[in-house]
Amino acid sequence: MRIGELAKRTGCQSETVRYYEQTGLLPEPAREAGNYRSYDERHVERLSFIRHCRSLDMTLEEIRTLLRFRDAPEKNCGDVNELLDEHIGHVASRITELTRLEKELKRLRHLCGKAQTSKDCGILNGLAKGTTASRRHHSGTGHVHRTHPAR
Amino acid sequence: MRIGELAKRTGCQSETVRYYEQTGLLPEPAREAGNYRSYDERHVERLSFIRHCRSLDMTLEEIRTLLRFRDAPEKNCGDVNELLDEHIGHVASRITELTRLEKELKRLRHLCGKAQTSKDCGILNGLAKGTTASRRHHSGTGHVHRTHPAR
DNA sequence: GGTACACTTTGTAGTTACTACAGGGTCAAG
DNA sequence: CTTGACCCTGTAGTAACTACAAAGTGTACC
Repeated sequence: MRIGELAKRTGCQSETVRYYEQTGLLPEPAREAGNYRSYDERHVERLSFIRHCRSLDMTLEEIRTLLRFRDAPEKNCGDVNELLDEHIGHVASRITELTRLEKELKRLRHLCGKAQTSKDCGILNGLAKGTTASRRHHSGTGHVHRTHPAR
Repeated sequence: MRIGELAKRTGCQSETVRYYEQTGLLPEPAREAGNYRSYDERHVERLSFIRHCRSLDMTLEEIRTLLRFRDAPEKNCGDVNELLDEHIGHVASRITELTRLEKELKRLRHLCGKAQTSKDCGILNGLAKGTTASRRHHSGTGHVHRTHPAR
């Protein structure tokens, strides 16, 4: 199987596959005649694992750690539990934070019901006052992203 | 006031201030004798506005748009309402998504109660099966970030 | 054989919102 | 006149990709 098929079967792009290879998440595959990368089912499985972890919002670093355990089946997996617990904590605290944001945003939104001139807009004026709810961007709990994705 | 004081008063770093100037969010300030940037209260206010928006997880692009309205007080602010509504939508859908993640992560976590060998770890095995709950990373709704912040 | 087309290769640059230097300059105090 | 705290410009790094550019490969059709 060439890179395009692998990508399609795992729901990502060829570039992403090569990127994972570069950063050591995927092993360098064999090459066929024309220098094309040649993959088999084991690659599909590993890449699926990675993509599944990504869909759970883990970082590549976390995934790297998990893969090390997968690659050493006799090792004790206690740290896996720990990693997951931490990750769950990060997600939970991000939810808390976003919920707070949502409330504040809705409050702001009610300050301007209808279109009018900017200088009288309750939203713009509301934003000018420093509510400063969260002085630091992230409460420092962990590694949970903001609201806007990479596109 | 020099850049350090401005930064302190708005809760960010001097580098961030200069970055905002570069990208056009803050106007180029006057310079004092030794080529130091010289700020006044209007800068404090504008920067506070920006930081407040950032604390609400808006992108610099969104903030730029809001600032354009602030800078044109006679213009109609209807688009401000729209921007905010959209942003609220993004935050809301991110919360939904993270809540789903949290559930799945907790389910996974229960698959391995205690430390054991990796090959028997329910978590690692659970991650290998492609649940593929969300084929695309973000459901495409908007611009809401993942779980891990910029550190 | 020619050529159109889809796919692949490597490598590099761009994205967001900063942060972290390096290698200098300015200024007041001691 | 040196020490220290601050400031200057400019560049590179971060995460996890995405998007090219410029070239090679493989197959189908005429």
